[in-house]
Amino acid sequence: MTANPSLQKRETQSPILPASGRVKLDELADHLGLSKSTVSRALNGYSDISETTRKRVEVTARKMGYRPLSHAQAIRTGKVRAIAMVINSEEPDRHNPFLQDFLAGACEAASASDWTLAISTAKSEQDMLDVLGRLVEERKADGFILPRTEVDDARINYLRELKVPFILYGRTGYGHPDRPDDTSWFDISGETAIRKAVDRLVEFGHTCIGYVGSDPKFNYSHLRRDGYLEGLKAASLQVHPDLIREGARTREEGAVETRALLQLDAPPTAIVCATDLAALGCYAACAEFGLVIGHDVSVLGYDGIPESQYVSPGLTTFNVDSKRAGERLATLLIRQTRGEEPAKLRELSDAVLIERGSDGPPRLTSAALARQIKSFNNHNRGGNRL
Amino acid sequence: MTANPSLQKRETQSPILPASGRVKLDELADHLGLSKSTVSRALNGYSDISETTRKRVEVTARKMGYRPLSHAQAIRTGKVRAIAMVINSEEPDRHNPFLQDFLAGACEAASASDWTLAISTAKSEQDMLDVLGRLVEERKADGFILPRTEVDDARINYLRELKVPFILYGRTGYGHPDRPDDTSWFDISGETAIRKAVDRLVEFGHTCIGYVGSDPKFNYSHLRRDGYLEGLKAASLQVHPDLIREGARTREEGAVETRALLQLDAPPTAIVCATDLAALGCYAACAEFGLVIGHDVSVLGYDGIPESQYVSPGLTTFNVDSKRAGERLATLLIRQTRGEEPAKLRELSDAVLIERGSDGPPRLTSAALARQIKSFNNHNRGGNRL
DNA sequence: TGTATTGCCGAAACCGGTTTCGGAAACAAC
DNA sequence: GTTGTTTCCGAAACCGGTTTCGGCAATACA
Repeated sequence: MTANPSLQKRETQSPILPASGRVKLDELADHLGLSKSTVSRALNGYSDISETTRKRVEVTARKMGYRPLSHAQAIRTGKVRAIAMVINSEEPDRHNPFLQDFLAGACEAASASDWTLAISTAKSEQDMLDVLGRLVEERKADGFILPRTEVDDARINYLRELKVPFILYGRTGYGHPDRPDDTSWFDISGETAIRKAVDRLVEFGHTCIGYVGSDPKFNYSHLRRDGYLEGLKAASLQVHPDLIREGARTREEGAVETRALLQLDAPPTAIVCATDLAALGCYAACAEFGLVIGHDVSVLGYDGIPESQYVSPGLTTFNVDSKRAGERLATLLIRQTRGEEPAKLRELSDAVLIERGSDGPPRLTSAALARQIKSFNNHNRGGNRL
Repeated sequence: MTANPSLQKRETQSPILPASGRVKLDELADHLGLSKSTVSRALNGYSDISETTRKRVEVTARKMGYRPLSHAQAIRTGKVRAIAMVINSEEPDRHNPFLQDFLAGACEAASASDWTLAISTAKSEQDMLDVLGRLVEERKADGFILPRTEVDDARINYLRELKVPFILYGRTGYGHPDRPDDTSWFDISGETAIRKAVDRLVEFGHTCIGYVGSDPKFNYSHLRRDGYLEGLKAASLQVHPDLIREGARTREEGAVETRALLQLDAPPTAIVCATDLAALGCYAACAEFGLVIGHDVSVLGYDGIPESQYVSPGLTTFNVDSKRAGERLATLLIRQTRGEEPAKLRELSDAVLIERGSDGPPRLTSAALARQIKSFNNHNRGGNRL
């Protein structure tokens, strides 16, 4: 922190090259025989510059490789041409293999407009708000991408109050139609994917379909569960509360919920999971009961994590295009910082089904499955894991 | 791009609060009854400010919540108090579950010094250099973290020439002792980990140990293979070139190399892999030959990816602490931008062994293993997968 | 007591852009 | 031939800091 003021920094410039490495606005202006104010206005598309000089400026600017320093612009304009995202670093399911794809999408979109991406992490909900606050106070970014939106998201209220542009990766406010709805967002329609999963199972002939949901604090959890309910309704199947389990964020939690499902008097012959991680937990739990997936029990996941293709049998799941998500979020956010109406910057996309071997026609009825599970339990120490 | 100059932005300030939200240097100076130059010098630790006023300034600055705008400082100082990392987005093994941990470490270290982290992605080697060039030209960062260093790394020469501070995650220049060695780096000693793996297998009683290496363009590949060789040497085991396979970056490639190993006349009873991904490929290849891992063949990995604990049997591997890596890299880089000698900013750390079920004493001799593989092949259509 | 030195601070220039404002030239209207 | 209007551009202020330079007062030295 302590500087060294005694240090003289009189660098001897190279005597051959007159200018330093970078081309500055002054030099460009000199070269053009114009004032720097004119050049600046030309570059920024002001209407009081004639079309001919504007073109001339643009051409030689490109030719001389002039690029304005964004922080020099920022001091006057207040805009740093950067978007930021702050990631919660302490989530139980934080090992996201797609983060890199997401960042690639966001970076490419940002670069296309000559913007950059700043990223930060937070250790808790409070830390999250602190970090956001610091970032806006020091104007490190002109807008924020908010990943993993919650039903009741503190970040949203905070940034709304600060009047800082932001965009959600996901929707928010589930079940609160009165909540102000002026936010922009990009989301993948988990509800239609899960709905399709149920449709698919119904077509296979399943009539007893279980559901393992994720943490209800996240908005997507409710949407996906709704997709499940809709699927049942469309097939005129009755909703049985015991078949709906919530809160599985990790593989282990997925296993726990699956065990509960399988030990029901009428266990499901198929299980739809809100996440692939939960589905992998399903695999573990089914193995415990000697159940073979794709035959005794059908399982479907959602996310498309790499591991889903390496388990045996391969997991049928819905692929999410993280790179595109990053790309869309960044471009929409940039448009928003340029003044577009947030409520008009919304996009909903679909996950795509990847058919693998984890699902198929029911081999057993629910009753038969129950008997098999019971007899397996009796043969194996009769242990009740739950 | 086209601005709207006709737009008047004469915001009417709130009449109650005199100053805008942020506290500026002028206001702080007014409040203190000092000139802003004095306040600035006090805050930056100049020696021509008396200790008493410096303290006074610091205290009220904190009290008033003053934070300088880094881009306002940057315009004069040329330093933006940011580090950047550009990630290659098109690698075959890009799905790194630890990226988030790494970023968390780097962010925390940066935040601790009030720095920020910019990230960017590149699609090819040339794009990488272009992106780096843009970033330095626009001074988006004061220094760079270079992940995944290669033996012959174009980024290094490029940034060295530009005289921009950078730090390597990994070492470089393997086998080129003449190469200039003025870089700073942080690395995990893969060579000692692999060496330990071999030691461990030798202690188990293995005498025929194979090795599946990674892409030789990366520096770590050579180091890990050296660790393997050292281990053999220490145990007075002969090096057999056939037992050394290179170039496996993905799970599939790991399987390919393992098949080649297992079809040798004298197949290894244990296989050390340079990466967990290759080791998982080992699992697949062994399964094809009806070999049970941990008994018929021992397998060790390196990286500690989450999946390694969920395969059956669990993979014995070496855990890398990515968060700490990010943290160390960021702090070392910041120190370097403050003038410390790069060659003195180097740290080597160790991966930690996680013992699971994939290794143990050899159940079979190499010859017996060969016979078993051959008979298995004959019983299963005699197919030769290679 | 006079002078040189030191300690401490303020005025002003500066960084690289953007934006305001005013004015000259060209054009239109009378 | 004046008198407005436009059109287009330059001069200068400005953004929020940092750094240079000079000067005043207090101290040290002769």
